[in-house]
Amino acid sequence: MRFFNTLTRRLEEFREIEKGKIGLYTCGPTVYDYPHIGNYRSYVFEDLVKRFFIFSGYRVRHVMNITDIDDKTIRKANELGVPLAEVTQKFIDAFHGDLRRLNILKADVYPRATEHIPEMLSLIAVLLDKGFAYKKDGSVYFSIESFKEYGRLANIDRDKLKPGAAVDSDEYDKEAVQDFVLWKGRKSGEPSWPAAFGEGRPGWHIECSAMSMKYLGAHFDIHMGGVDNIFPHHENEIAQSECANGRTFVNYWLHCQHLVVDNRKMSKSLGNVYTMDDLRQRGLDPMAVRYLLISSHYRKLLNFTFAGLEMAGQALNRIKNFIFSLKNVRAEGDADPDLCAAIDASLNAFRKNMADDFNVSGALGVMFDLIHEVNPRLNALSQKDAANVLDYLQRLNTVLGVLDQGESAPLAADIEEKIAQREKARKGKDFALADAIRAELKKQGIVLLDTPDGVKWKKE
RNA sequence: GGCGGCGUAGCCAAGUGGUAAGGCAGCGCUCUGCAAAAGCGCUAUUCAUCGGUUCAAAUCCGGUCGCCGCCUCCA
Repeated sequence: MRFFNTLTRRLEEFREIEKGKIGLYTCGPTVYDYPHIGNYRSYVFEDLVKRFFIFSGYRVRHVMNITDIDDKTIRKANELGVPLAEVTQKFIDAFHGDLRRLNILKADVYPRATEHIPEMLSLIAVLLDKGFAYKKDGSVYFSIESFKEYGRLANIDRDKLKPGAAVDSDEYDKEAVQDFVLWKGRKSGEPSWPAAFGEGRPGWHIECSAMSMKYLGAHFDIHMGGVDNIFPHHENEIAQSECANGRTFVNYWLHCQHLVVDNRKMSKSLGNVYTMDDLRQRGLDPMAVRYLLISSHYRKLLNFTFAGLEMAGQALNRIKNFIFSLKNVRAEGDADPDLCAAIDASLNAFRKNMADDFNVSGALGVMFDLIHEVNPRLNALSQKDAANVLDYLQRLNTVLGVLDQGESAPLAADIEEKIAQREKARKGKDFALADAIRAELKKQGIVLLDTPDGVKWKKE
């Protein structure tokens, strides 16, 4: 398996630290608002990567942080005039609801910054102790000058560094990279914690170093996030962690490109920032959203449009209809060895595409090829064949996660009755009545299909 | 100003030296009481453009045009 490592800006063959196991850290949400589809492009991609590793036989330990204290969350709490924890909890709950809807596997741990203050304090103490950090006006700063590797991840020219120029906020001067804050001295209107170096609260970056270290160790395999995190967030994480521990922090950095909406950057002023709830209110299927988000390469800008969502939904329908047909296969007989071989080849091709820098488009193409190959032979399939194909799709779906499970609810007795009535009408050539019954069921979301094998139905 | 990316059919999107995957839409046909669904077939002599390297380029090199991202809050 190989993929693009931001650290080296090259495709690299993946080698885990401990055989068969992967430590994965993904930057989670700052819970000051509802996450939008752009955020979810990253989270869905991270989920895809994780699922593919699991599919490939690895045991993945996944940690996703929740930033529940920073400039933005504090600002929001003050705006609303409610306690910080109340605001953050609301958005954490919303976040988890969205994860469920998007069929994103749960992380092993969702550590919150506010619950790891002691870990951050001791990390800062180490940095002070080793001379990588300094105190100034009640705050503690990291000295970028002290770390010669600083700027490597973001590919920043060291001449643009501005050592000794400390920034207290998480906002950066674009002219030069500056020393960043590890611990912010107490300000009125902000929550604070006691510390040896003065009461205050953590800077933004320190939480990820402290929490990843706690749950994954000082050195782990993969760290992911959106491209915007490369600088300054991940650059700073590396600086903090490597200086404190005196060793490599992370082997592979994977970053997901942003998405735009109708070819324009999402922004509140353009009114094109969509949350999952916005999409749900428009009656859009979260699985179509997921399909759309994964279907183009993660290092390319994704243009999100409603037309694109429509296409994604249709593509998904093609798969679902295929599954529907397979489930209706009734013929007895043995499994066809040719089909087994075709399935096998397809599974390998799928794996090969995914293992090549997560080429989802290629992998999806492989799946549709198999569908295309089996569809014309549906009538010749045995139940065993159908089961094998269904099994194949199920396996792919453990990676793709675009087919929601457990659909077919049992038919209510009165619907069965209606179908029987309609059949009777059709036999008697009373097509007006037959069509009326069809229309009636359609209103209930039941679609009838008249096939040579009798009437079949499915939910719309 | 610094760093980086992209331009492949009506739309979405793979392919990165060996002669254009796949999905959506469209058209034709099959099936059918009708319809829906499904299936089959067709749909890029061509990969923004100009030039170069090569037996061979969408793929490599150089120029041009166009679009975009990050460097600022942000996934």
